[in-house]
Amino acid sequence: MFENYEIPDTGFYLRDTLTVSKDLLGKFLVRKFRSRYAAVKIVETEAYIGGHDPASHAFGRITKRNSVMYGPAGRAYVYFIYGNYFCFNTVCGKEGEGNAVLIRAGEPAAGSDLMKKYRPRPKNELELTNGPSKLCMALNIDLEMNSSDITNPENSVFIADSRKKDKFEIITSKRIGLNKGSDFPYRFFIKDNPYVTRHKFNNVLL
DNA sequence: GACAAGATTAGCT
DNA sequence: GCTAATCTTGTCT
Repeated sequence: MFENYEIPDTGFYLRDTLTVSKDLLGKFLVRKFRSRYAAVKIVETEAYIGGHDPASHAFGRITKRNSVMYGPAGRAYVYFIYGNYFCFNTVCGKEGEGNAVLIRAGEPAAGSDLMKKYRPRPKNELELTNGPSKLCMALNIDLEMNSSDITNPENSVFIADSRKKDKFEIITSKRIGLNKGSDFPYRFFIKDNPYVTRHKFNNVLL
């Protein structure tokens, strides 16, 4: 079904990272399995900027883990955290800058039976994809997809955009789960979408 | 080598 | 709301 969708090209990701974060809302994160797709509509994102942003993995020097963030835009940056979980990001901006957008939550759009296979027995429907690592479990995303090109619909993970655009309001807030750099208003989500992670910051309009 | 911290989640109070 | 689980990564020695 996603063959006929628009696929944002590298130019989409080359722009300002905060702009890309907002523009990713409403688009689809698609996971291609052998002959089927699973996909979520992106409803919540966070921007991480290289250099001046102490919360970013690219705050310091280039290391083995963060090197993908410094590479070309339009790639996936997947990392492993807390001994259990994966998070999925899209690399943005010019090569060498070290910018990325974390996909924090999604709304199931296709293949939810497949997602339930990879993430069995969620407490309820929302629990399937309402968190950065829940999303990765449901779509079976792991380090194998690190650095893969998400502008190529032949690959096992890519971003797609419906030709029919939904209208929605975007809310900006502080980012979640950080100790350092938590003051930056770099989190964006679709207003009133039930899959957005619940948090006290959701009521803070910036 | 050793050690502390981490862009989270699940489970319990 | 609070906290343990769990292990990779980066930094320091």
